[in-house]
Amino acid sequence: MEKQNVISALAALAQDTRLDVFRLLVRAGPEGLAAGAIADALDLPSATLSFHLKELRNAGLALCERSGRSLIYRPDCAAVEDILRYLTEHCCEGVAVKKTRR
Amino acid sequence: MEKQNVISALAALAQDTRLDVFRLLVRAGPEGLAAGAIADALDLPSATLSFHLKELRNAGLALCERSGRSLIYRPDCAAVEDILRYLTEHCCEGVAVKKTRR
DNA sequence: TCCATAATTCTATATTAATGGAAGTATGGA
DNA sequence: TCCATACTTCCATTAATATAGAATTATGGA
Repeated sequence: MEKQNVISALAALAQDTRLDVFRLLVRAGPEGLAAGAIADALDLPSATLSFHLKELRNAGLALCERSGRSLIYRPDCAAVEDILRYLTEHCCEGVAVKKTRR
Repeated sequence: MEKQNVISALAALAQDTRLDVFRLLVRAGPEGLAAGAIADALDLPSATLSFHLKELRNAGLALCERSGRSLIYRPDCAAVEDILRYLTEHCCEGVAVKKTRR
């Protein structure tokens, strides 16, 4: 993954509301969520949510597809994996994080 | 790691110059680098670099310690690992990234 | 065709971040 | 104590982000 793509993705997640939206999408899984359902769940004005969804899309972290009157958003988990890989390889002395050790 | 800490760390890395600085620190390893050496390596005005180093420190990504007239900066790789863990656990359906598969 | 719903885009405003010169602070020598 | 070096903080300026009401676009019925 290119550095600039990683930066966009990091910036997209580095925002309170957007991180909430993305986490909600991840929890919703591959069936996705309509924009309205996200707005309801997080109690956000539609224009504000729309702005953040666009940021997530532009950063390659979310995909959307129309279904009737709704737009269904889904997370792109591959993008997160790309970030993880980049950080592991460039920002962590190549030391991978152990799976579930703490 | 708390959500707000993760957000600060992501925001700190989501900036071109800062990501360069951090990667340089990681490559330098535990012996660290003086601020002046970083400024030279990346050709940055000292005030600009100082601003970015402070951001990295505030985000918990870098530590610094005086040595004579110089301030030696070191990366805090544990912080990166915390980010990786958070993203893996909250933003990726719990699916860890495989070590060096692509 | 007309209306309600679902969402986006437009627009203005407010907040926050980045840049870098100039001034200030610590350190170590002569 | 005076000076040079190594940084940081102060400050002003510019640029980028976030917020949300109002207007607009697309879809699916009645």
